[in-house]
Amino acid sequence: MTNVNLKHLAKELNLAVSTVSRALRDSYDIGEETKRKVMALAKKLNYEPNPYASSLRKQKSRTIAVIIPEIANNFFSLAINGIEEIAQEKGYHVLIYITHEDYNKELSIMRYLQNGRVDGVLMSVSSNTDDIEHIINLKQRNVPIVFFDRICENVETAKITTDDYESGFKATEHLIQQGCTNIAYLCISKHLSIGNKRMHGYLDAIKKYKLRSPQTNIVFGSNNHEENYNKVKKLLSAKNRPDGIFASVEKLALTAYHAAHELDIHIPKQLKIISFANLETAPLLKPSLTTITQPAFEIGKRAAMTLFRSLDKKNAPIINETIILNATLIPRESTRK
Amino acid sequence: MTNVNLKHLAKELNLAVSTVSRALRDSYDIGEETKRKVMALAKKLNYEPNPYASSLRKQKSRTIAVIIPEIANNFFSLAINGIEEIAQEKGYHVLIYITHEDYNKELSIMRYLQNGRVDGVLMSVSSNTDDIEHIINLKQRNVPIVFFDRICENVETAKITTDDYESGFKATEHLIQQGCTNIAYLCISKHLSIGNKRMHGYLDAIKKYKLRSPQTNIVFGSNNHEENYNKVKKLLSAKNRPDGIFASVEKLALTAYHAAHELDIHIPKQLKIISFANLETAPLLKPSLTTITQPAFEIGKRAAMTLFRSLDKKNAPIINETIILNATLIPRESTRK
DNA sequence: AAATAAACCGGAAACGTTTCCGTAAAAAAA
DNA sequence: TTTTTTTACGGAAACGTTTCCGGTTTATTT
Repeated sequence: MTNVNLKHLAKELNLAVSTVSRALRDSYDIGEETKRKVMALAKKLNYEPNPYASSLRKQKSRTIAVIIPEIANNFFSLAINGIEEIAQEKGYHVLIYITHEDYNKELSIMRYLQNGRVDGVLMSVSSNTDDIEHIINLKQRNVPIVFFDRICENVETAKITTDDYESGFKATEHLIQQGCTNIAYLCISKHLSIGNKRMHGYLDAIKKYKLRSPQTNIVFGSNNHEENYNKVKKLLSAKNRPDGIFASVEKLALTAYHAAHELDIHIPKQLKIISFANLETAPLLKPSLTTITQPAFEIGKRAAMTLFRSLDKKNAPIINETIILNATLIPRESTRK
Repeated sequence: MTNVNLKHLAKELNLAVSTVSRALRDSYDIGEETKRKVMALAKKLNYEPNPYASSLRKQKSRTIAVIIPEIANNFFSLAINGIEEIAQEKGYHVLIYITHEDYNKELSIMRYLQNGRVDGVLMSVSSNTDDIEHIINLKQRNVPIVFFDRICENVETAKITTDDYESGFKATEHLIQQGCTNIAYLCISKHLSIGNKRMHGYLDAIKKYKLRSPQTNIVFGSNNHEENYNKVKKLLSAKNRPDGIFASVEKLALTAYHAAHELDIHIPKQLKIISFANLETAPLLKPSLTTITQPAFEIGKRAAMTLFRSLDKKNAPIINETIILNATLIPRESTRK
């Protein structure tokens, strides 16, 4: 009923609280005999130290925070999976915060974290954060941050990401090689580094192959699904509608599928589609979807590992590095000639 | 750099720590003038109270734990989404733990939670836990538990779930009405209440329509994807292979799809498939998948709400009730006549 | 035998809050 | 004016750990 604590154990064994504490941590200057007695009673009473008392005293929480824009998304689910695996291995607890792509939520969440609640943060920034003051603030309060996927270029810390530029280039090149000459690019925000990198890859590929300038073929989506659908539908209803689509996130590929079906545009005959995606169902779609697949699980793991490397060394500063894990292009029917 | 605390503020303002504390909580017996001063300085220095000191003193953590078997699964992602939304509204923090369908992990996770780390737990049990001692233990230590989806029948607490029996019945009935006479049932564990309920619905439908006994048509999968694939393939390779499949989880529906494609069995002509699923891509599959879709987001929300209802009333005991949210059957091509 | 070292353990402070209790000054009531 | 109440604040204890600083005993060395 009432939780058992050190004082409890101490009284029962006629020992001092400090002795019990050290016995449990197997301290060198406690006798073997007492150690055994203490451990035995602790086990019997199912003693578990109060984490908050411990955190308060040690100024360490053994907890990390994961901040992500959304969770109903295969990439982030898989990343969390990787993070949680490493955290559990290291005996850390993981708090999860979802910003819902909302800058203000991101702000208030990070305020909560600034006073010792967590030892470190893994984050993927929201799509509409363009200033980084709140991030710098947190970092200055000595809570280390590691970015994954949606990184912040100008914060000095470790960043785990994929070869976005190259993948963007390859995706576009793939469409061109499959015969597309009028390729559209779909992304969700102007602010995101990954979106921009992928777009640069796209633009450079367009340039290299001397296709016509795609000014009007770039669609910036939003968080609003309806809106995105209408934009894509409009794109596909235009007179000179694209014959290829490169979607920078899987959600937009699906809206493109829906729009194409609605408009009776055949994939891949009339429209080829390639997309960044971690969809388990990509090979089962009608038609199966050509994807650029990021190693999401691995990215999560690596992010967690680099954070813990710093935490293990009593907060050694995190190296300002960018670790790039390659995405792989998996050609399927949606881009077949 | 160094974190600002109450002592800090007190010294700066020539006040006692207690005064500052009460001023910040807008206590009635602090003068308006001092309140203003304190608030102003706190804001200026970006003061954020140390959560662990507060938790220790108040014996409340404003944190809940979510324990789920896996996260790379649309149902659980959506449920977490709902949970997180309510938690954020209530100013609670959410710790996440993944058991990976491992009873022992579930055990050790729940040990961590028994000494005040969280004020309450939302959980969906692992597929291979059949004893519930660890759950009872936690409950006896005064941490309230609410189950969602994968509930534990014989723990007295609130349970949020779907109409599994009825849905199982309806799913089977739907297959029968679409012309199936030899229907197989795919599930992941013998221990899960939801699996059993769905199975009972299935069996009762079979009985009602006087189809032949489906002893050999029930496949118990596991956590091993390869293994499941082989079992399903074997099922579909048999002489009297089924003409209908009812999958109790979306993962197994996908393996059925893969197996059918591999064996060149046409869906829905030679094999109709219906499945419990929260797949966003269900309408885009080849063929589009008939699903029983649970209101995952709502389930998460309701679970969180019933937990918070208890927490708000200073740990009023949770009513032993079962809240059932209906799943909806969405017919698509995979079960077309 | 005396001095030193080693082995074991207790007391108390500290982490940063919150809250109980007490008290001085000011205001109100007598 | 005296007494009581109210207002506004300070002091200190408490939450449960961990850890610093000791201090006995016993064993070892000189």
